[in-house]
Amino acid sequence: MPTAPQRRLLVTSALPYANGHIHLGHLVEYLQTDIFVRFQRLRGHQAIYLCADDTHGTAIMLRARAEGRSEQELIAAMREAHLADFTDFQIAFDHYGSTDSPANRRLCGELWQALRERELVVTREVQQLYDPEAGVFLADRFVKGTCPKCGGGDQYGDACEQCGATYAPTELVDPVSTLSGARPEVRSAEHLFVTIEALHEFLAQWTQDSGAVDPRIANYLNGHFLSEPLRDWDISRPAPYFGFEIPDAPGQYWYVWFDAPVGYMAATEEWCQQQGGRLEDWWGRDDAGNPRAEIHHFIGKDIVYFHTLFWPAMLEAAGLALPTKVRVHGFLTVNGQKMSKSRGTFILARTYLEHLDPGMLRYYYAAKISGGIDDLDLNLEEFTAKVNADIVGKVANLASRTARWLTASGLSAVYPDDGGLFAKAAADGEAIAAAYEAGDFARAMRLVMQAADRANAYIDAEQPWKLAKAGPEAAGRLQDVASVAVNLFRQLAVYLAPVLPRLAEQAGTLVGGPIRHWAEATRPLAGIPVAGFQPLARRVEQAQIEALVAASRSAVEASPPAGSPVTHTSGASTMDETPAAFSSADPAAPLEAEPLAEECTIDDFGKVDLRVARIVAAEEVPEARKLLKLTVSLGGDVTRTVFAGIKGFHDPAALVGRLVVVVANLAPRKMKFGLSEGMVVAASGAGAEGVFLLSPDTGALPGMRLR
RNA sequence: GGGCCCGUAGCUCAGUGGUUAGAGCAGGGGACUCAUAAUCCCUUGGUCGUGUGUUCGAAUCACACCGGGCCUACCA
Repeated sequence: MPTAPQRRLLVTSALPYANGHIHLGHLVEYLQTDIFVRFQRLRGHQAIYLCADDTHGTAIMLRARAEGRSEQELIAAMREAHLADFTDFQIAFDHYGSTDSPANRRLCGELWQALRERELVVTREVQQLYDPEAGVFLADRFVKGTCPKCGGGDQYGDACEQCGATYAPTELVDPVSTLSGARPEVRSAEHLFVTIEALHEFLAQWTQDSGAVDPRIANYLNGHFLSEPLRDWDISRPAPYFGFEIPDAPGQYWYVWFDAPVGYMAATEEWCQQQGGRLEDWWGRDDAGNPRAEIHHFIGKDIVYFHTLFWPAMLEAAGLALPTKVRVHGFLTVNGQKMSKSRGTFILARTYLEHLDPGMLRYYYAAKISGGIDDLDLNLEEFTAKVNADIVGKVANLASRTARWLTASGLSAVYPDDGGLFAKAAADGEAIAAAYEAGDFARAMRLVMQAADRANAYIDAEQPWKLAKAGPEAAGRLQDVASVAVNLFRQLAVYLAPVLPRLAEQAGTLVGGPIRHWAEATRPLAGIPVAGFQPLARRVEQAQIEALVAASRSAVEASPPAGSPVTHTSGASTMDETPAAFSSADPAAPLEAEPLAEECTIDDFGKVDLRVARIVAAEEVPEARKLLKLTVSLGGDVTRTVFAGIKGFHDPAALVGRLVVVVANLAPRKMKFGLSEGMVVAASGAGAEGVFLLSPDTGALPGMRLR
């Protein structure tokens, strides 16, 4: 067999954000990257798989504050959780770093220096709304006000959802900071920009012609960005910001999207320190200007822009190697819909592991991933049927139904005539490998399953169970048939090893020792012992799926979403912090004064029927010290009388017409001044005078239930 | 509004110019009993979204339309 020259591949997955746990959407990316890397190694190439936690940015800062601990404590805990999830899914990183590392800080500095030397950095004043109470500049999404075009209320700072108009936040009428409620003022702030337009020609050429970018993606970039001058990239954020301070711009921090991709390099450097070699061997260019290694980035479609424009621009400016391939995938849907907490389809990696075998998901994803950017649907019914039929019924069954006849005798001394079955599957090996290489794992799995079908048909035709009963004169024939079956099984295990490393191990234990190379699928084994058969995989039962969905509902309810302003609901990859998000320094006092209540279940919560209601009448109760008498409408002609303890904080006349939230199924209570038929929900607590009524967003109608 | 992708058997999809369009699952019938209600054989089922065109020949190419999805809407 001709030996292909050994390739050197550096492979990455996007860095998961340290703001949340790994879920099945993330795993679409990490599993396919892991499969790709394992495949390359099995083919005899050197492939290193690098990743890291993405730790910087506003969301981390806010969450750490909300949880009353330092950013470092938060990201250390999240890193541990991430690594445990990845490890248990058999995702084998060669190194897993952190963007909050000395190596990353140093490398950011070097890239920054390169940008400076090529005079690609400019400073500009930016007019922005500033929250004087919270002491921060406000990103568009942290400002609300009245649309300057149509007069619609309660609109964000960048666009009106009612009339579709877009505008600058400074144009908003009656703007309000969503952080503090204060009225923002217009201030100037100094920001640093990278003038990537200077690299326009390079980027146009690279995205269109290098082969690194899928033509469809290249076309998208061409239409959206490269058809006109590239805008300067706002690369800095003023304090307060959790990140690296820019060395030559005190008080300014690198925006998280600057230091995140550099994390790929930092992880490489740390790996080199442990394993040997130099960073330049992976990220450098040789004397002819060609990369010294292949670089493959696996990313979700949401972060194409950063990996195909900014990141190559940075690398080019620094004279570093450019990505060989940016492999873009879609998001995960479950049962055809976006993952949903209420449906129990927002499934955390950990929750899955508590109910099911990680190999089953690895196989299912592999069978569905065809290298395109379309979303991948996890249909739970199909999942059950497919993994049971393919892995258990076809592949594992091959060994399960024949291996025991070889425990005493071992494999036949010479590989028997199998009608060309082994040779056929061996010949398919290159087509399977080509499919893996192209990222079309679905095609690879189809080819493997065809081979499994042929193998099972062979066993049925040979009827070894009859030979087993036929007595000693049939023993040789039985050994031959079983030897063929076990060899065909091991051959499939080789092809499936990138997807199912555990199955490959078990196959090696059963016969022939560890599977180390793809070429083992071309040589049948003979004359060696066969170990006692151990079950390889358990069927997925409907009850397990139901338990997983039920647990996902409660797991989400139990985890405190408060203080985690960024949630990656459907994205398979992260690294996407809300651009230009700023925070206020929220005090800890309210939470400290009243710690969280005991955990409750979704069922507990479901007993409380919260409804939107409109206040149709409000009047003073002269004798009462704290109470106002409210009449609220739940829609139609359903009204309730509610006594609310908000006297002194709210003017009754101003309340009329306002939407509030009421507990609609609270048992009526006789009070001194009458019967109260519900309760208006309001916030109050330490650190603030007052009682704050809750209001729904525009569009809510009386009678709508809160969940 | 613009861009891109998709629409093939009940479901998931393969097939991208050439003989009567395929697979898996599901359905029906049978076989087998070694195996985790596993396996094997046979079988039902499709005017390949619609229309027009190019061609000796179209699921496959072009155009239009219908339906679904993703991205984008002067933001990165």
